[in-house]
Amino acid sequence: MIVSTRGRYALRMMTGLAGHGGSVSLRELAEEEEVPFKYAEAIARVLVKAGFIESARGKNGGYRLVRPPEAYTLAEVLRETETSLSATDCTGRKEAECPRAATCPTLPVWRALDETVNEFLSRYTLLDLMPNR
Amino acid sequence: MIVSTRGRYALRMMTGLAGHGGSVSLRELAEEEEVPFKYAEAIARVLVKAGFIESARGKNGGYRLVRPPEAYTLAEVLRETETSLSATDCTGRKEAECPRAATCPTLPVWRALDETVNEFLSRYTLLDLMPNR
DNA sequence: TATAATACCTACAAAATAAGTAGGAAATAG
DNA sequence: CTATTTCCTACTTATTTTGTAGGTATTATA
Repeated sequence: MIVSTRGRYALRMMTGLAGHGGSVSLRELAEEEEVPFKYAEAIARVLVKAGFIESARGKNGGYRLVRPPEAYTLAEVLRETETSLSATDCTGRKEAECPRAATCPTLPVWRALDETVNEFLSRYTLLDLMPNR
Repeated sequence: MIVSTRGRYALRMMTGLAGHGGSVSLRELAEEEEVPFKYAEAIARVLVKAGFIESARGKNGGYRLVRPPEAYTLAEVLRETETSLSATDCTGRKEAECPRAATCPTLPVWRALDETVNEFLSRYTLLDLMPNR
């Protein structure tokens, strides 16, 4: 599977933020988007580190989207939130490990598949995931 | 990840069979292709059931490919050997479970991604995975 | 017909990954 | 000062994938 629960939660949280104009508390956002609060915290942290969202601490704090929703591709969001977006371990986490790599006739196919998926996911933005349009 | 160890083993086993002209014992094939023997047994069974390979029992028995290698697409082999070839659970194993499905704005994207991957994997055959060509 | 080699089958075990939780520390508006 | 909020570390649980054990059924051939 390419896109797991975690990545889909991330996308939901970001489109959720896009729906609100300004700052939203995670408590509220997680509730709205039906993402387990504590899991949402972990995901939010990643999104902040990636520079996708900004946070304000303390009372009346919360998160907000940095860019307009059409300026985030699914590819870039998922690259940060998924463990790996590669089609196989051969081109992902275990790329370095495989002793067959040098001569493997299948490896170029996986690379091309990765490229195909990446192009696909780069053609969609958060705006495409917003309801009512 | 789309293609796991299991699916890759299956492809290796089939190209291995294609390399030999006739019947090969699993012991030999598994050794050549560096697939754990007992795991190879399980995979072979699936390939037989799918009609991709044929078996002969008893002494001097073994497996052989039914069609010429160019007549198997990666898509059809992987559909039988991978748990799911879908991009997400939303379009795979848990498709029926999701209460959001009817209105989910993201679902069409996952369906289109599945289609893209399927088309890609349908453009390659076992012949493309054979060494020395 | 006995034997050795082989495919076939069921059930289990181990390893890896993904999903989710607990419990607090640090910051900030009011 | 207090309530609310983000931030952080560590842990637990669930699920999936990978692999193994131990045998039964079949068949060529000596």
